[in-house]
Amino acid sequence: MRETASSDELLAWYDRHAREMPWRVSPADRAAGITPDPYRIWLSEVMLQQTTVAAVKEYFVKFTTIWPTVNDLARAQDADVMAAWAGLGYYARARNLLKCARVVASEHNGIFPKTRVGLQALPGIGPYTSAAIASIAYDLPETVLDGNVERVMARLHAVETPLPTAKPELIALAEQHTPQTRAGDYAQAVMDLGATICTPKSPACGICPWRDPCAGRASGIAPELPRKLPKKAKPIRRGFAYVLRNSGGDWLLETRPDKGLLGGMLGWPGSDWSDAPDPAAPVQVEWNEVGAEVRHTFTHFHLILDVFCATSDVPPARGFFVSARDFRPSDLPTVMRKVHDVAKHRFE
DNA sequence: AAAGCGTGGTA
DNA sequence: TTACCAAGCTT
Repeated sequence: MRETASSDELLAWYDRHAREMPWRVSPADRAAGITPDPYRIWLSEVMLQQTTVAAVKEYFVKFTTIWPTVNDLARAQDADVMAAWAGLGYYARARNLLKCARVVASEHNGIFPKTRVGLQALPGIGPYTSAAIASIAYDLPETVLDGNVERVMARLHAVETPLPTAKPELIALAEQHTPQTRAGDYAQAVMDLGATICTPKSPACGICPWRDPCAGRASGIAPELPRKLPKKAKPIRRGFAYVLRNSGGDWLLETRPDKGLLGGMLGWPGSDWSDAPDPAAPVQVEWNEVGAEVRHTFTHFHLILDVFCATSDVPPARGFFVSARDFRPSDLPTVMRKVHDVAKHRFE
């Protein structure tokens, strides 16, 4: 085992193995003077928060096709952006995305701030994303610390302190490795390493560019790192969902409150989600129980929904009707799309 | 500062 | 089926 891991050998590995991504400028193009578009880097980094590259790709292409610049996005309707984000999850990101675009357009002349501090003052941009944009888009020597970097650093230095306690320690280590030049390529290189070689389970240490200096590999504990505090069990909650159509075939939907779970998203009227939900039907009609329950797991609880449907022209107490022509199940968050999936046959 | 906040893939 | 996991941020 050698004493140090150098950014140079990781960059050399990245030059050979960098993966293609729609928002990424290849090391070769960057060397040729092509610089990344900060708007596209920002958009991709927000989408990538707690989300896999595979899931993000199609959404990134969709967003950049509809809204090619931050000024275009700033002018978009809220409902259009939320519908376009549907299915990607963590919907506060979409609300903050639009807020951020509008601040950049109106207060920064459509140009993203060129410092980490300036970036982090914007909605939805935290410690990770500010460092990612600063380094990748502007080539500033800022250090990213995401789940990949945490894992790589914990293994490289055999840090046995469990997360999240270990975080400050891992930041300090990560900063020591960040080079003054090519910081953006370096940031992407560490994350690629974590995604493809230094993986959570069964890391491919044999082909790792940092295998020699890796203390975790030397002591044989690399696959067990980083250690983490145990997680809480998810409780089961229940609820009711109501799918109503009028005689014209329009669907009754509502926009959920801006805060909280699925905030700002379309959904079917329904009960609260709890141990003992209040049925809370949106209108007094003869409801038909669909029979098939909808099961869905959120970050912190399991949900079981009992789905009812009806056709009626009695005016509902809440919600609004969307014509069959305008209704697209893909505009709904996944749990609501599942409700539609089990209910739609009842209207055929 | 601990908890809330989605989803789909994988073992 | 269940549990874990992924380029985190906000309050």
